[in-house]
Amino acid sequence: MNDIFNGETDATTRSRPAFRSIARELEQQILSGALPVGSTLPSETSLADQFNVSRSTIREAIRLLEQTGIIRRAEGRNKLRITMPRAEDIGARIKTAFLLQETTFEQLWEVLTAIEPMCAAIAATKSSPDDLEKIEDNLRRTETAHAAGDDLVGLDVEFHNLVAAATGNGALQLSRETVGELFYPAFAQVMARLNAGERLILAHRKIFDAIASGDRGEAHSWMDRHIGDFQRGCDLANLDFDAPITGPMSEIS
Amino acid sequence: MNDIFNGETDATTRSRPAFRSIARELEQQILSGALPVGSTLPSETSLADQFNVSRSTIREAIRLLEQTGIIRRAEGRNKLRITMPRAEDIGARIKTAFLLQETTFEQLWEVLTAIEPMCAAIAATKSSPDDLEKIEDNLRRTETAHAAGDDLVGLDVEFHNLVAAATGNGALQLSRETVGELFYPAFAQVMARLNAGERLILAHRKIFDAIASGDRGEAHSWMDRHIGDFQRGCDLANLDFDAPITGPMSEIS
DNA sequence: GCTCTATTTTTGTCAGACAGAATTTCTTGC
DNA sequence: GCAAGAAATTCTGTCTGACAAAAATAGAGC
Repeated sequence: MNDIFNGETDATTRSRPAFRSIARELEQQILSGALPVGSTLPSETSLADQFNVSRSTIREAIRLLEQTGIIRRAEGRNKLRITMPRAEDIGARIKTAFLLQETTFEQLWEVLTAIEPMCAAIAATKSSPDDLEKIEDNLRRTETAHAAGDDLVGLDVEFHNLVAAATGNGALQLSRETVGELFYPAFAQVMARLNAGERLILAHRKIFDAIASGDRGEAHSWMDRHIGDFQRGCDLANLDFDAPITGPMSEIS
Repeated sequence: MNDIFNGETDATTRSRPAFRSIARELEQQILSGALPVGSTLPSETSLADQFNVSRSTIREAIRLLEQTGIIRRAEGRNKLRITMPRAEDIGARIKTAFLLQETTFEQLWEVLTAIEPMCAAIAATKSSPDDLEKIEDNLRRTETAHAAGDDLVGLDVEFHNLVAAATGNGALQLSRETVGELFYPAFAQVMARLNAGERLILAHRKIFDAIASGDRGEAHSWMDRHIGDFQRGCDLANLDFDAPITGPMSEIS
């Protein structure tokens, strides 16, 4: 018998509900590699058997694990696969936290004022040719979209994500991705309202050039000015810099 | 009847399992304020009744929500309360992601090199007397602990968290907390190995003074130097700056 | 070997049950 | 009238057993 109940055998007097203990135990097995990433979880019945509990209890444990992102169902409604939690999984939660905290644009802006210039600087020293090519492609598509009068929001977010990716620093990317996703849409809107698409593109181009030529200082300083444009843009467009961000949010499924 | 099933009434041919739809619906109600933060969730039976499903289904939905951090049980095993997900909730997940990504100390250091000086600078302009008092108290305790030869790890992490808190910027705090929690223990160890407790305390003191006197530039620059000490310390102590971080992790309970 | 059907698993859901903890209601003594 | 204690009620955690539909597997036939 599988004793994960700290010796407390009575189902109702245990300090921790069984479904929680089981979720924890399964989590450990996954993180320790006993249940390797990519494999499928045993069926509910066999897990129930293995842990000596009923299927309902197992199911509740699985729901907990599911929401952590370490297990996920493959396409359709078949078996559960063990996976590595993805950035979007945790991004959704950070977003929720931001929204519930009534985060303002100014606060996001402060974060990005710190992070983005550093990203550009690091990218200037560490970017690969492949990274550069992706950024340049983004630049070209942005120019095309602007010429066609299209929306630049998505491309703007992408540009900054690509610069961050070029640093090769996963922690940096994780730290800024959510903030950027919430911030840049507002940024691009401000720029659109000011008819400052040209200016946005120029800044992106300058940042790219600096990164491509490996000039840390220039990359840092252009990105700094670029982010600074948002504050100035808010003033010019008479927008409330202190307004809390809004947006749809869901962490389920 | 509460139709959350997109018009698909047949329980088994629905595109999305009921427990998932219900979790989503409850999430919306919470985020929209229909179920206000601080209130308690209705009992499982009444939810089952309300959604026209069985209690098991409701329970599975609750497990999903529970893991997102927007509901949590108050002390003991009584009702579930609607809460605001706090930093620790998502911190665990970010930590897991960092660990699975084999994040190195250098990467964390890069993040903090960007964020921490900005935190200090903002704190210099926005900190309240209460914030300052807390930081000063931390300083005193750090000095006492150092004089007694105690471990400074916890106090170091706390110092930087307090500085971040003094910015009044929740997004900034959220962005740096996890990184700091993983990084500063290593920092403090390096300093301890180098017998550089004095230096750590001096830096903290200088940063505090700058913040207290509202000197943005000084605060920024002292924090910058302080963080820079880690890199130098690694060199001096002959530690591997590129080593991936390690640590225990669990997201359950 | 390969496709198409039949059988077995597996998941999602339900109804009903029960013990023990928590909560509420009701007594009863002051 | 109110507080302490007892009784009734609710609620959670867990289990059993059941069933339909989807998916996986085994067979059968070509």
